[in-house]
Amino acid sequence: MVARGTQPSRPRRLGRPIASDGDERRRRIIESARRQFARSGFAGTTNREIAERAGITTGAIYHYFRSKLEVYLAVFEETDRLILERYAQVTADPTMSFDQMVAAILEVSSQMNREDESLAAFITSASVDAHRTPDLMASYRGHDRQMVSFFERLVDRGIAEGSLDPAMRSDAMAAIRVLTIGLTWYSVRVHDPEAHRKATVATVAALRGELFAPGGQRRRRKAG
Amino acid sequence: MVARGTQPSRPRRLGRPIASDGDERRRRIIESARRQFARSGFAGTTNREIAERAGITTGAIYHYFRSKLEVYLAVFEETDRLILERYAQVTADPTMSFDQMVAAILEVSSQMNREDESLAAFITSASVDAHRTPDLMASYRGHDRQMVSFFERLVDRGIAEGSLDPAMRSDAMAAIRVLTIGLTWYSVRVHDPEAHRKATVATVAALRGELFAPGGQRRRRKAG
Amino acid sequence: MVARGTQPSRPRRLGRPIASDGDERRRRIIESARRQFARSGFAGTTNREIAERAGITTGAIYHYFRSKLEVYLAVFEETDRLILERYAQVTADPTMSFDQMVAAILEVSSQMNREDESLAAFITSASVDAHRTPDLMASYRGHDRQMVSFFERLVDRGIAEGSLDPAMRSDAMAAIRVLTIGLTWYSVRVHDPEAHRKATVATVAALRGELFAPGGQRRRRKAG
Amino acid sequence: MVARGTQPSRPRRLGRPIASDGDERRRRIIESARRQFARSGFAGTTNREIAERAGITTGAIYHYFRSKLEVYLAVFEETDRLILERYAQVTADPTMSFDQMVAAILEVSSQMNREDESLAAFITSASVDAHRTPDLMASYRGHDRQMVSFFERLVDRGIAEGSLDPAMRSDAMAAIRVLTIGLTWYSVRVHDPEAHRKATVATVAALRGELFAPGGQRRRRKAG
DNA sequence: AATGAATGAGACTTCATTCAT
DNA sequence: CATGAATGAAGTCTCATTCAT
Repeated sequence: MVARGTQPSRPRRLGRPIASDGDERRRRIIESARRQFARSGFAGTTNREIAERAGITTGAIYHYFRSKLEVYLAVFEETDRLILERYAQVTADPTMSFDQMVAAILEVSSQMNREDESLAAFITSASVDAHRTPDLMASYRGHDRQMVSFFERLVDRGIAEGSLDPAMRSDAMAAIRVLTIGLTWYSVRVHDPEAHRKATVATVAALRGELFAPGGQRRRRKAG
Repeated sequence: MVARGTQPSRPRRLGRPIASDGDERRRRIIESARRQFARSGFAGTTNREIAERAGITTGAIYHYFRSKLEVYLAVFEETDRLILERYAQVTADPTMSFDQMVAAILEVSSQMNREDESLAAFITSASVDAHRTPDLMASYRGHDRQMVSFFERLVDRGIAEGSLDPAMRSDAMAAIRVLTIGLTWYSVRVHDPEAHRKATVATVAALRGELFAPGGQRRRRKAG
Repeated sequence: MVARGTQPSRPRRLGRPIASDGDERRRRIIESARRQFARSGFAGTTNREIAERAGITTGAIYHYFRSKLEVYLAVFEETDRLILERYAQVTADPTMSFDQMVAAILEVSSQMNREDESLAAFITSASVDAHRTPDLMASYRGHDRQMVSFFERLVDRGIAEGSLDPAMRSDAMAAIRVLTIGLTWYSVRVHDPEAHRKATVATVAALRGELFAPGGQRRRRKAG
Repeated sequence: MVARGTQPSRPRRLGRPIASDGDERRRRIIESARRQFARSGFAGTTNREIAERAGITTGAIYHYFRSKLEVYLAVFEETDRLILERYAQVTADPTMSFDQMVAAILEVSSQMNREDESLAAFITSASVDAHRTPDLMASYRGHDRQMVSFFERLVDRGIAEGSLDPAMRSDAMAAIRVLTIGLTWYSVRVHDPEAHRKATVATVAALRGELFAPGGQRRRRKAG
């Protein structure tokens, strides 16, 4: 016997809720699931956790998705889309230099992380879960392939404009991947936007030879 | 079933036996568990899987460990110890320069990965599981702290010998962590020792400003 | 979608309309349900399956029936009525002999099965479900009682006309029930109208002693 | 806090029970499952019901079988074997006539039914479930095929000894199947061994033409 | 020391039913 | 009238853990 109508916390009764929008609910589930998957992984996340965060019962999830796996895939798809859209946006200007683009990407990554920390956390989480749960691998590979091809275009742009040595193409690719992976993980682990930003800046500086170049002599970009 | 490391036929040497049967079993469980935890995570690994790989039954695990959690912690402890010992070994020589030390660490990381790929895989896996299973966090923090303090000593050594700008200390720390995390993950994912080695070289070069420094002109270390 | 029995273009006849829209829906649900119950049983049939076959949603079922159980009972009632009506029809002629009646019943059973195989399938299915789901038992017993009393009248007619030995009344009843049950099941299982017809003929022949009494020479009971 | 040691009804504690024999338990599960499957069908039987009857918990079932389906298949296999063994036994004597064999089979069927009514009930139940649950079909077909081939050998024996007209082989097969199916179902439904026995006798008499051929005067096939 | 039978909690999933729209 | 969102109970199955042997 639950009091009804007054307590806003848990008064839901049987049947259709008073104001319910299918799309809205679906989105709520995805968002709730992303948080939980990011934190606890695929196996570690229970339907109850997802449902509770979304304000429904476990059964209702199955009204929108056929299985927990499908929820995960939906989260993946959306997260993937969100990130790549953002990357595409900030590199859309054709007059940008390679350097500017790299900086823009790192900047927007950092910014997205501040806006919604579950994005980066989910991606890193997914990279682990994909290796643990075969059914997730295909989705992950798709995401990975898109990321790689995005960076390929970026590097090729750098080569075209003379910023990169064509002989170093594969080296540049590897380095970029290592550093983006590293930065993403760093951001997830330290869990502190400011630290992430500083690490980003430091990494960019290092890439410019301003950090580890030996001999005590520091390089300056466009040094006068 | 199979004795490893020492010939079983050879008569026991004096002193404490190298490994009592119990110790041997325990180690087998830990090794089996590391592989499985690395692949499937803490929640995703079952006691049966661990037991089967170790050639025993689930009940026997409880003779050596009080719970699955304790198995995990034991794995962590040992893996942590193994890695840090190795790092300490290759940087023990007091005449090494900062550059040489960094190179030695990356080299030995790569080497360990070739010897037993479950080491890096477990560490990356653990960094996720720690955030997923609160009971694991303490152990993970301990490992992390040791790593950080190891790198601090390294950076301070670089500052002392003039290879690093003291003002850049925290930046350098951040960059090194980003780099090592990125490389570890890269190695686990690409799963190919040669690619890992190339990526290591490329990343080091990038951090020296030899890859992405703008203006088309490449810097050389010790340029004449 | 498809009007049945009467042309929809024909103007309404006087009196009660043949089928209001509601009635039509109700009948559609019953028909859909009979197919599904026949195939999957009471427990194995879901409301969604019934609804989908009937071209509506699950909620709509509850406008016509109070529960899944009531749908089942309605199906039962209708099926029962259909079969008994048909039996009554073909045995209505008072000049038929007992032998002719038995033949007519077997023939019309076979024919109904060809027209709508879900009828026999439902009846056999129901005989199982009744024993599985107590709430269905009452309905089933009703149907069974009607069948028994129909056969009783039939046998009594046979006795009256001298075709059956009065001392064998209960034996004849039992044999008839065994054979009708057997034939119905056989028809459902072999799922082939021609085979069913042949089995019917063979069974009738057997009952006449034409099959298992060898050598053309008939055995006599208490042959003296 | 359950009292232990004294109440024999439900005192089971965690861990291995005091006296436990794997084979025994397995057999108990199968027997319990047969009863329940016979009564409630595959879908209608819950693991809890099986477990409770067998005196264990649901989880323990999975120590012996991988799934509910496998329990069902094991039950089927055993039941099938039991029945066919019994049929083979009572028809093993090479000097028996066809008539004697048929009588022996019907007699032993009736007898088995008295010994354990779940046997016939399970078989009839299975014939329905096989059509409802595709995974059960293969097993059922196997059983059916064995039954058919058993009856084929029987009929061929009847032909060889001149008791059956070779031209009527398929008719005789059909009639025998109809008869056995009918008797089995009748026995399950009336649930009364004596009634079953009487029905058996009556049906056999009917097949000999002793029931429905009126006037004591037998019809002749191709009567001159 | 080790086995393997067993428990019990909890996971995912299905489904009859209810109800606002 | 009908839809479809939602609940809640129940079902199958898994698994860490316990314990007699």
